[in-house]
Amino acid sequence: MDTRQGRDAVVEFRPDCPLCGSSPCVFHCRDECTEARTLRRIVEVGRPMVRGQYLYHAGSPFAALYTVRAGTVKTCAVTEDGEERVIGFSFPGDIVGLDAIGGSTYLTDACVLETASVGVIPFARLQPLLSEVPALQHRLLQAMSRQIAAEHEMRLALLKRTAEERFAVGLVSLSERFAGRGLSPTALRLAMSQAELGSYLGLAPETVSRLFRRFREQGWLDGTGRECELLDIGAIRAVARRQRRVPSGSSGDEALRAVGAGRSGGGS
Amino acid sequence: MDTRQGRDAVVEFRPDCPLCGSSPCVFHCRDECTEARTLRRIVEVGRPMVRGQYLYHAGSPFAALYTVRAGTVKTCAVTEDGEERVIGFSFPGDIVGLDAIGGSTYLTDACVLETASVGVIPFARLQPLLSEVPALQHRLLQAMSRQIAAEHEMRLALLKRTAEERFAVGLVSLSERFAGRGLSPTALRLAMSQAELGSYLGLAPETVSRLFRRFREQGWLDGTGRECELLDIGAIRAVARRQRRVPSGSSGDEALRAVGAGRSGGGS
DNA sequence: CGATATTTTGAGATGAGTCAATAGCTGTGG
DNA sequence: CCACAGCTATTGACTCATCTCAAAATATCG
Repeated sequence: MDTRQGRDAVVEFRPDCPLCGSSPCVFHCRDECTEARTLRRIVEVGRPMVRGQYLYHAGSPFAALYTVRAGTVKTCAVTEDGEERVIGFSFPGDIVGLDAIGGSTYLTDACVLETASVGVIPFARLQPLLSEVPALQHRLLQAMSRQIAAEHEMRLALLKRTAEERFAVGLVSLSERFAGRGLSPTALRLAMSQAELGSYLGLAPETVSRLFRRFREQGWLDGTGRECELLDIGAIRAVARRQRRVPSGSSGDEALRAVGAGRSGGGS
Repeated sequence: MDTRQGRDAVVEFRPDCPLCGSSPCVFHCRDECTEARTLRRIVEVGRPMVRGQYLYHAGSPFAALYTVRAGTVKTCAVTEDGEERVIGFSFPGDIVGLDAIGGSTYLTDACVLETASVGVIPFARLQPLLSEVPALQHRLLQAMSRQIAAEHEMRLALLKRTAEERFAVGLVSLSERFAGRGLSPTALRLAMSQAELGSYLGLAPETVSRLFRRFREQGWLDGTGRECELLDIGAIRAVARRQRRVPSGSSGDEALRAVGAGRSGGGS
């Protein structure tokens, strides 16, 4: 359904944010706040994009930011040797393209993973509004800052950790992002393949598969990727935090070693 | 030297940017542009800070951004198990604390590695100026965007690569950052220990030491950390890009093995 | 000139990548 | 409705790069 009604009208009035289609968007506000009203003047929402379509490609001139209103988008880069590396996943409420503001071109590809509704924010039009509407400026700054912080956290989590820990970090991260959007933090519907998740986490696809199995055997989750239910998120979180202190007692126990922790209850 | 002259005056007029003490600062401009003049009203430069002093700690309330005018600052976090993980290094011209804007507290520690001159930008005072002076706002957005981009690039570089590649990436990155500040891209004076560099790159200190030796044996660099001269930055860059060029000539099994798989020992 | 921190070097264990082959899905078209 | 193709996931075997532990050597600092 094409929602366009004119040059910029674009969006119907709905209780949820017309800019992002969901609640936790940077630009969201429950009421008709100034920044949303302002922004709505320039955001354009096109028809849904389907899996495999690109919002933009690396190298193409930077023109707009994008809000994900529905669906899933991945950003990725292709290395010299032709491998694709996933840089991040974007869910409803996320802004895509923030890393391009500082330059003249996009630095990554942005590719739809799961049928997505996307809002286009022409940056040239956004910029003057930022000065006029301080609240809008503040929102953008916050969004960017938070992305930097998230980036730091992710790097910390991924660097120098075991595959198991990275995987746990990935699951927890996804769970929390879903939760922040009002979705279930335990019943994950993942739009990405195991290979893509692995690429994001720096793991070989085979390793991801093995980890799914291991975690399943531990009773920590059920399903296998696509549909994934986190049964003991406390345990997973504990692994992610590397809090696997071996319960004192007979150390060297085979079973404990297999578990890698011997955790069971929710984490502290 | 205390450069304070009053509540906010703070800085002498010098050809180089009084805000950052060097050229490539986001807020720098060669002439007396509006944004610098504006910013100068609120930036406070204190006396130099020495190694080990902290600009801020993780958890303390966010109040200001910092510009590094001289010296080196590292940002780091301490994991639950007490290990310190280096998140980044900041050199003259860099802004520190951008990841805290989105929250109410700092998320990392910021610690002086090498006697540093630091400018304090109270965020509450900066914010209104951003709307008044669009150019200033633009600079800040660019700085943040670039940081996100750099973060992405670093993650790409570090994730799923060999220790050798990570190390090379680290060296190249440092070299380029120095070069961007008008310093020699080959004669590196590193303020961080091998352990810190390793922490940043996700490598064990021992591994860093071994890599220094390996690279030295290759004739790619000289020195050992602290003072480090890059002799063949092309080769290092090639390793960083995973493009290790085959030494033309004997394309025998040795060479191929070295190219395709791990290192052997000898080389060009 | 001691005391502490950093760096070097060695030896050994192992986690995770790679290769390879199988099994399971998903969508398409006959 | 079934067969097929292509993709995704699973599983096993093997290898090796890197971590860990341990100890010596060197540098740095007061």
